[in-house]
Amino acid sequence: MELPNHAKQLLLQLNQQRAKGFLCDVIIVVENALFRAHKNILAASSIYFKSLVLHDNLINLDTEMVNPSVFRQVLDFIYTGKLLCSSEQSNEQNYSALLTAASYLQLHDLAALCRRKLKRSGSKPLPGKPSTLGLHGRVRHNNQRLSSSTPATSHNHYIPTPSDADQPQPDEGLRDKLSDDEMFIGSSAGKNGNLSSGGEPDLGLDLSKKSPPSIGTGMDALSPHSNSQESPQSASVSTTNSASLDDSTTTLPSLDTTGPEPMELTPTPRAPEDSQPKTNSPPPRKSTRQVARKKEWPKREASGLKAEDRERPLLNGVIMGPKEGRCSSGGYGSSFTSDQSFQCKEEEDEDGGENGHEPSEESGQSDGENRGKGRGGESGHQSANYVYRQQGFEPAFGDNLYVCIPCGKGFPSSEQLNAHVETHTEDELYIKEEVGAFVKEEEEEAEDLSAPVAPTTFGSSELRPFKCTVCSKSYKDPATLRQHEKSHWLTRPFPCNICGKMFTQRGTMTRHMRSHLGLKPFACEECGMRFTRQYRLTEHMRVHSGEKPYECQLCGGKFTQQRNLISHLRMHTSPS
DNA sequence: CTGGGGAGGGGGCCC
DNA sequence: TGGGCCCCCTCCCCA
Repeated sequence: MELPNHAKQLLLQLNQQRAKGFLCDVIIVVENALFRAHKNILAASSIYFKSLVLHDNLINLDTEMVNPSVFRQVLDFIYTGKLLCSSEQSNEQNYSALLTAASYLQLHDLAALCRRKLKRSGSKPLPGKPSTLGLHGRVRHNNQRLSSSTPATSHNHYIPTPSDADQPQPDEGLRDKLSDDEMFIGSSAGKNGNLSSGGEPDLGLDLSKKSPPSIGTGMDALSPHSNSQESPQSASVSTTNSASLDDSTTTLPSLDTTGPEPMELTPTPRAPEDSQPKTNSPPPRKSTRQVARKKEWPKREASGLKAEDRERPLLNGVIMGPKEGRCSSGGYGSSFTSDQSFQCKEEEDEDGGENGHEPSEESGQSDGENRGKGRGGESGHQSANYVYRQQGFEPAFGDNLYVCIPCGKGFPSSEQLNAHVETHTEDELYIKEEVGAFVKEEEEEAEDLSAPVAPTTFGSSELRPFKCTVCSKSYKDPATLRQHEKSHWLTRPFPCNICGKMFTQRGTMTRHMRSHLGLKPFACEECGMRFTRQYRLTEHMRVHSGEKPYECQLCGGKFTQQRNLISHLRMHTSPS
């Protein structure tokens, strides 16, 4: 008994899931493009990928071996078994580039296919990308790095040479499986509709900005899993143009990855520990409780993505999904039901609701997430300042999910909205009392909950001469006042390019990005645990030192963290 | 099962 | 622009 189309259907589903980012558990970074995929699929298609995804959730590929356009084709091939050749390059160039990439990635079937195509067209397989190094030298160079940075299986890395280009490969089985009919020559740009023709996708800031010049990206260096032993990719991100992005691709904003190396900030155990995948196996020690936590944390950061992010669909390369109600159609703070409606809409938009089972799966997940997830689920007042589709606006904007509240214009993407926001003067964006009456109500509600510092707690006006005209808070310098004033805006100028969430401050957005990318630069010397923030590490170190600087004045109880003292004090004060 | 404590993580905001 | 702190939510463990 055999279902004839089982494999095909399965692949189809997987590819659709990839397009939506559903259950994707790995991010592949190629230059400034991000691709999301499933570890299982990658591991099944290449031993090289298999070794990479074993410990890393964020994979950085060598940009001299593969560029975003080529990698998109590679990924398409992995998920479909079909080659969709870009029309941006000649076929020959394209196959050469693909061959280089396939060899680098140890996709032997794909390499064989390209080799065969090149052979037919009568040209030698050459590196598809103009490079200052020949393929041979280039690969050797790469291999040198691999020798110190690849996982154990890296010795299997296939190094193509001009001579073996014509030799049959042991695993050319796919050549037989794939007929020429299955090689689609066409414009993939047309397929996705959002590809810039060879130009830089104007979706975000350049990842390469501020990156170290050669060995690995700063991000790579900051990646919790990417110590030198585990990140064979060590891409030198810089010069080449990224060509295109597919549905599951997005560009990275600039993460400030310079400054002191994380290891310098918080030295982690050096070799021989470094020769092991340390982040996934922190040395066991201390109490069983700590061990339990340590067992837990790699799971938490698995893939560098939170479950909710993994399961959000992608739209135009941006991972979508209203964790904060950004795109929910139910208005402020709407949670489950609006999420559901949102996702259903996405399903319809993308595949006509073909996968009827997925919304229920995803909504099932989002149920739990919405119960749990931070401020978004709090009450909605936090998201009141976000620019997102609102119920009242909906009819007027159609597919323009991103609405500038001050002027009411709708935009199809957060980027476009952001660009538009820039055109407003700050005065226009500023919430004047008369304009922001309804917002005031929201904020008062928020104040009740969050009990912000009262203006009176600020120092004298002499020390703080710069006063906010909206809330009367005063500040020492105009820059801080300006920063504060932005909190009164209805727009949040800094969108996350992965999830689309908007932030009032760039730094907050950058920090937020770290959580998507699993960047945890701050490592505990004691247990190897890593954190996204220095402050967290400082807090954490008290676990090891036993220091409990926060004491309850009522019962004398001591706490390592202030927040837990506060929580404890509530226990005293709340009528129980 | 429940309440309290410990601790990880996220966002806001000021410096 | 990043660091530091505050606040919140959440999960886990344990009594």
